[in-house]
Amino acid sequence: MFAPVSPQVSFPSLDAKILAQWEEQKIFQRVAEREGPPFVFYEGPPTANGMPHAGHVLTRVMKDVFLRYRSMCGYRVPRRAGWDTHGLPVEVEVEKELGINGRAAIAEYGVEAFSKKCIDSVFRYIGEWRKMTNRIGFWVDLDDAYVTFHKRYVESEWWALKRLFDEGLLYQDYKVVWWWAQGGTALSSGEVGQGYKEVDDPSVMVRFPVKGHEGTSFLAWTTTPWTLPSNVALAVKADASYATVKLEDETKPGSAWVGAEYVAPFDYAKPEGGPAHRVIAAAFVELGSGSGMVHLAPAFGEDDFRACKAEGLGFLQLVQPDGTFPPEVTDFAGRFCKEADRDIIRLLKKKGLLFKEEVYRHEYPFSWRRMSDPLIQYARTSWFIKTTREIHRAQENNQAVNWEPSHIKDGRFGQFLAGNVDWALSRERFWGTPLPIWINDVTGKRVAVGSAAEILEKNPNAFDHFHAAKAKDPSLAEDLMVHKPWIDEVTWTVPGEEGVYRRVPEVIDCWFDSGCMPFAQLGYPHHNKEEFEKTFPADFITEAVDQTRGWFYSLMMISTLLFEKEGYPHPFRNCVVLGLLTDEKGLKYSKSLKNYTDPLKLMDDFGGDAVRWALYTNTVPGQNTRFFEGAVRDAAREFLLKVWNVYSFFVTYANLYEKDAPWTPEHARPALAERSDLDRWVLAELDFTVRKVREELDGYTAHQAVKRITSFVDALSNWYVRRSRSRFWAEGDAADKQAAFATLYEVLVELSRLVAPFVPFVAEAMHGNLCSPEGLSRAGRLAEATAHASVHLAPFPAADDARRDDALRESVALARQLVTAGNRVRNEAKLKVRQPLGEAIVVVASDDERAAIERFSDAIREELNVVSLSFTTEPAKYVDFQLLPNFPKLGPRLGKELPLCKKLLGEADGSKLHAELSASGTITVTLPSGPVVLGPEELQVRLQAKEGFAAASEAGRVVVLDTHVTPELRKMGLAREVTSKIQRVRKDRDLPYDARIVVTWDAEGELAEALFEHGPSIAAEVLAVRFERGANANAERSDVDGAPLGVHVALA
RNA sequence: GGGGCACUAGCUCAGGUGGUUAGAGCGCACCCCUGAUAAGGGUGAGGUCGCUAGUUCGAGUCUAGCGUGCCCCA
Repeated sequence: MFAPVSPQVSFPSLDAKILAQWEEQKIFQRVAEREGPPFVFYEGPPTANGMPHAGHVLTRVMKDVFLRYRSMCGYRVPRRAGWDTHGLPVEVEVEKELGINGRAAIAEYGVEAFSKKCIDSVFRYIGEWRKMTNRIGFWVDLDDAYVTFHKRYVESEWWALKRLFDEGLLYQDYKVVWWWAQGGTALSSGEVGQGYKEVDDPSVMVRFPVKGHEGTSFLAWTTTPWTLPSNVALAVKADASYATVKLEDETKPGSAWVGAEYVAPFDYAKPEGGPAHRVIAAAFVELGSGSGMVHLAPAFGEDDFRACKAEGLGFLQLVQPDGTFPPEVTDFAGRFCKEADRDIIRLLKKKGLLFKEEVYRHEYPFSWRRMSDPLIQYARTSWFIKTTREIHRAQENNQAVNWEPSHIKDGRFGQFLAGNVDWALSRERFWGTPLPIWINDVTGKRVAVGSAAEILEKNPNAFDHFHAAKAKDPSLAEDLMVHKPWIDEVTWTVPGEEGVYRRVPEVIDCWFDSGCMPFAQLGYPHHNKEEFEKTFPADFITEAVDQTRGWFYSLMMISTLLFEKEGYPHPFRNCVVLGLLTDEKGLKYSKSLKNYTDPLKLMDDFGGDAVRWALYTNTVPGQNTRFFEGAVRDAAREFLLKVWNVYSFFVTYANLYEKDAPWTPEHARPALAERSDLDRWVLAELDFTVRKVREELDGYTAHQAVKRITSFVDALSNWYVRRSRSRFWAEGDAADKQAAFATLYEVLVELSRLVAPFVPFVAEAMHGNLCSPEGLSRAGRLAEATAHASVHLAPFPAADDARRDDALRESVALARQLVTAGNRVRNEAKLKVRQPLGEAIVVVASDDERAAIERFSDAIREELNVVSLSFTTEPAKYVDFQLLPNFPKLGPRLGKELPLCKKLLGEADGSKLHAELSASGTITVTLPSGPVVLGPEELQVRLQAKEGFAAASEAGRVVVLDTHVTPELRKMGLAREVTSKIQRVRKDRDLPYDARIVVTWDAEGELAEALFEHGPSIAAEVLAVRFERGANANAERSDVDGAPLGVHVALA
């Protein structure tokens, strides 16, 4: 027999049991090791230096559902975890922990010790991540995770960087960054965003005398007077009008001034590398504020830098990295740039160059780690990847990717590629992949290296410093060999060449790390060449939308640059872009706001499956979703419990099949053709659902698949089980009972497999009980039993043409619509379902519908509690007909005359038209252009119940109820009332389902008549072995519609 | 400032290729069932589909503009 299943279930404790079972039986390993065609998945590496939240849970369960699905479909699905370990966020965490700030402080603390601290920090929350990952049922191999700081991984990146370098794609140039002068470091945009505050800055309008136009000056506006000594150019908007006032009253377009030269306000030094002090045109010039002319200092502004570079102008940077003016700025040498603003203005005034001065209140960024330190925009030399050279290839590659949602391709991602700028790769930091470029300190010759082995060829003693350190401290990780500070000790000389090769000081952007994972996770090309070729490109990746410019970009860009011979797309074919999870107000989850519930708490309260199902049902790719506890609670209640109830119902009655003989899978299963319509219907619905779910999952739209499953479960529970209930304890028709058990069993087994990728715990629990190895082997299906130790090793349900029956599905849908309409009639007429009625009359528009309905006449009669169901021959008596054009058909044919046609049909006597249509097959409408003959397929018939009948219409069908209650019907109603009362007594006394009873009743008149007449059926219904009239002192007294009744129930 | 996405019932959300009665769940109201029972079910109310123009015989759906919100970037 099946293990008993209680309808009261605790999903969280179920999870625990299943997790233990998986662990014990090594189910994940068995799934992972199965043979089959590969389905390649790449895990986007998270950083485990913070607590995971529901957003991380979402990406994990979305990965899991497609991977489990593919496994069940027979693919071999590698599931390797990964960790992103480098980067500024890690360094900042450590700085906070150590209570230090800035580069100097880190150098003082010691780069070696600092790097070690970074490693510790990266894995600080790895325990929480593991726990969350395991708890939610995300199967991924955490023990064999790739880690971006590992030596092998770094060497793969070096290989990639060397290739880029050798192809001329890696170059050095200036980049304007937000610079924290006091800390000696650039800040990331995230950090800059945290440090804005409102301040008053001077705002000055400065005169720039025009060369060759005596007495004329350009006026330009700036809020950073300290950048004026470094002025290189002025920018105009080419198509705006510029006025020359006082002397000449004329206007010229900005373009007319382009090329004009002027005298810069200061001449401490000359810009280098090109001409300067002339007017150029730039698109970013705005007319909203200032004079329409913009002062450009390329050393201190991103736009300035780009515009001047594009014009081939020179460069001048008269502020030192520590924020002070250099000696050549004689008036202000050694002073902090921003603090000199006032004196600069004073000097301008003295020179007669100040036109106007104001105070400007705006938001300005400061160092979030010391809010008194203003940031400045500052050009630093940086290493770049020349992505712009190959961007067309990336764009072509992008076109071949299947994005879900599709608008990402030409929207967010496509637009981003279109506006591509070269990738600023280097970081002046400590904890990152070192840039593998060495420069000869005499000749300036540059060399990139692709591995540690390559270095050793140049200098066998290159890593001696590291080995010495390791000898002193054996705990030193081998991986740190390729990191700062040791890598900076690596030098070499080349025979016959003067000078020593020393590494550049920079490390690289950690996005480059994660973007290399397709090959770096395998150590390619130094290791695993074959394995790499087998797992490239990925079939599927998914992350949240914030990765568009992050991981998705770095993956694609790097792959495009390195693997130019590979056919597009690569390195991923399908990419599901998830929306962000937000709180109830629509705000992004954030650590600082603490606006989310710990996902582990939700799992502990409602179970992993509830969290998973809530995420599948409530999120759509690309769309932000408000996610809160309520959704999880609903998922448990609305879906999981419904499934569980059906399952529990089945198991309960299977175990009560016959006295001491439960129903088991060994029982004979009637052939499909021998089963009832109802059985074949539910199997047809299942088949339909299976087809659709496969389609949706193949197309990476899990949210649609989930809808299909939800509506199937609803149909199963609300129609199949409800309509079939009594078949499961029937005693008469053994064949039908067998069919019912066989059908529900088959449905539940397949359902458990169908939902397994989504709700792996509940699925496993159901499947384990329904298809237990013991049960299967007793049923003579030993092979299956061994293979299916887990639902996740079982095959995903497949379409079955034998079960398919769309006509049957339509019929039942029709019958259910009629029941809905009939229920509405009863509701409106205040006629309880308990009171039988004589007749339901159905009006339909076609004979096909009539046949379809007659097939389910029994069900409809029972649901509506009517004695007979009939089809009227005089529809006009009950309904009005209305004819409407069939718009999709007639639209193209009639065009502009369609509204008139609709109007004429509406004004005509619909019932007459309908009669004509039924008789002759056509009707004729006279339009201005002439008479038009319309056939049935060009028209739609609408029925409306006439006033005065208990009737309701539903989707073009009308149900009329005969509300006359005859004495006979009334007695039937009374009998049902009594049945209901006796059932209640059974329930109140908590009698077992199959307990037989003896009923003694006491009533007079009409009620007594009813009980004599319907006694046998009541007795059968309530499992009474005797149902007799008689007085009993202990009888329960009540009244039925005014008549007194005494009922006594005793165990037989 | 640039790019992207969204705006549909009180709430959370669905609504291929335009087709004239716009759907679901929750919540709410009324009711039923009592052999899935600390469950289950029925019916109903509730929407000028953000606004304004346009294209079209016909627009929630296409186009343009505007508004609001969010995300990414500056």
